[in-house]
Amino acid sequence: MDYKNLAELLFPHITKTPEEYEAAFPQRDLPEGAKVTRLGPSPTGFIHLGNLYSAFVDERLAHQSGGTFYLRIEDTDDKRYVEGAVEIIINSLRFFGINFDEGATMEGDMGAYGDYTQSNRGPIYQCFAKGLVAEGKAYPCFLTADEINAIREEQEANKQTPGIYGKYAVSRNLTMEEIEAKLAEGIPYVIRLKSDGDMSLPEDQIRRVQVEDAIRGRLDFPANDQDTVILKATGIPTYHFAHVVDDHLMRTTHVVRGAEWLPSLPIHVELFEKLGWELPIYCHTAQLMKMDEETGNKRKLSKRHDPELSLDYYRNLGYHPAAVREYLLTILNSNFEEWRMANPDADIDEFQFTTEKMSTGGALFDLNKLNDISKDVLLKLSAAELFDFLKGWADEFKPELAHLFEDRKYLEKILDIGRHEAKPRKDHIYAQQMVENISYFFDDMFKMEDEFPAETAEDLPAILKAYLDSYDHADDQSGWFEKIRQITETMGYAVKPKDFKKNPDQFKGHVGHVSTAIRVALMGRQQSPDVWEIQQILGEERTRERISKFL
RNA sequence: GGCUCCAUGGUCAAGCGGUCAAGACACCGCCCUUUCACGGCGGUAACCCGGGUUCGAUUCCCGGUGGAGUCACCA
Repeated sequence: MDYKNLAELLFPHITKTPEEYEAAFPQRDLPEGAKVTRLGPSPTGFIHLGNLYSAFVDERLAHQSGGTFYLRIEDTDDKRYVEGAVEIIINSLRFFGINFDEGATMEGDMGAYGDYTQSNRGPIYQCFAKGLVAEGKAYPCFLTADEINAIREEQEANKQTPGIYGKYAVSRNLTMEEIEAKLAEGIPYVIRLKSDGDMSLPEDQIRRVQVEDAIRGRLDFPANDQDTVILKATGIPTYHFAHVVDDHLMRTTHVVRGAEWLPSLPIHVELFEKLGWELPIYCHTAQLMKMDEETGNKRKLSKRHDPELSLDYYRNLGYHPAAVREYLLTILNSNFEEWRMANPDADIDEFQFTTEKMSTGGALFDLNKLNDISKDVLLKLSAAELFDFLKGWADEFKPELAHLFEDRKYLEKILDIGRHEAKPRKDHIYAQQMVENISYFFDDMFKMEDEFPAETAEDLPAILKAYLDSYDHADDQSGWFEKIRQITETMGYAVKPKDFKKNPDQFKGHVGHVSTAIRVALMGRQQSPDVWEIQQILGEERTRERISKFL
């Protein structure tokens, strides 16, 4: 068989040589140790938590080392390209603080290693596929879907590994004449890798491949023996081939991807070998898991079943991007939390991220933990930043809340309650929850959510009347509370809760009950920050109004 | 089923041959306190099993078991 002729027969339109591409995309001129990483999402426009998780690793690795992080659009499948997908991807990631140095952008490619959209790189893949064919390392395969199914059924019946390999790779043996004939007939075909692997050998003779994974350490598995498709009938490459060609030509140094790619690593290794290229450093990340309610077991998060996988889930609820970022980093690097405790105010980018500190097992997504982290993140924001964040969220998801933002000073004061004490309040977790928390500051959202305390039931009107009568908006906090004490005492309640606890028969209740009655009248709920502070923000008129309603 | 990965409390996790087996979240109790939140103190709770190697294994090796992933002209 004259492979050179075969290559020309198959790819007459490919005139460039692999060498030309090699020369066109030379080694990058980067400082020692600089890492080149990439994110390769499908253009469905759906960026999920897993993408974000992976993107963080890519971004940190590249930017921490003075390297390059680029965006490559992996659209080699037939799935429809969602309009504006690139924009969605870039914006989603930017929202979480991740920016690309190079790659696909809304205005087209940026960078010297493009094209960054795989569907535009057809000739490049075909050129290298042609090279492989010319060297007898790949071949055209004319098997139809039905024939492949028949082979699979036979293999399954014989309990053999399914696939096209060894003796099942019948197209390997086609003569030039047969190929020419099929071509002339217009029979569709794919290009398959001609694998050297042979699993039918005795076990100790099966070749094994070792790869040093930056996260997982030494990986060891049997060499690939599958004649994997590298070019589909359409001339478009499969992921495997596109990955190898692109990451080589784009001079990627570190390939960060999910553990679901581990099983196909031997294919990639063989491809790199056959092409005569150096292997990039692989970083196979752990998968984000979720507790399956039906089975009670951990399982990979799936976009079909798990809404919390969608980034929109967090944006809809109004989690602050910095909180999500902070949380992701705690599950990404086991020493991050420790570092954060030692450096509470440091910029998150000062943390030295390492692949060695990444865990290999799948982590369960923990909303509790996110909430806890979120409280601390939001505490560090100024009232103005909180306002802007909340407004940005409402503008996008809750336009009906626009009126909350009409009086900036007012809302800022509300959001800032109790945040500057020695032991600051941590009331804010995410936007939606914040709005619910502060709803009573707005008359149209005020609701009676809680009951008045039972202890004050009889005296309620009297208590509120006395409160209203003695109310002086100009009182300072201690002056204000002194008056509550007086009311408490004259109404037959204990001024000190301890006295009430000791002698419950002697009092109707204690100062806490009286305060709670006032709180409920004012806020419609039994729990809130300091009443005096709230009144100062509410203003005298509305304070009096709300109390009066119960008289 | 083959191959691969993984295995410390409910969750996330330190540990890398000798520890009373850290810490965080959650939970419970107490304290602080006019409620809640915050904060402080304390508590419940873990090395999957069986063999080796070793004076000594959570840690190293082997074998199970369990879980996960993957076996496409999808990525």
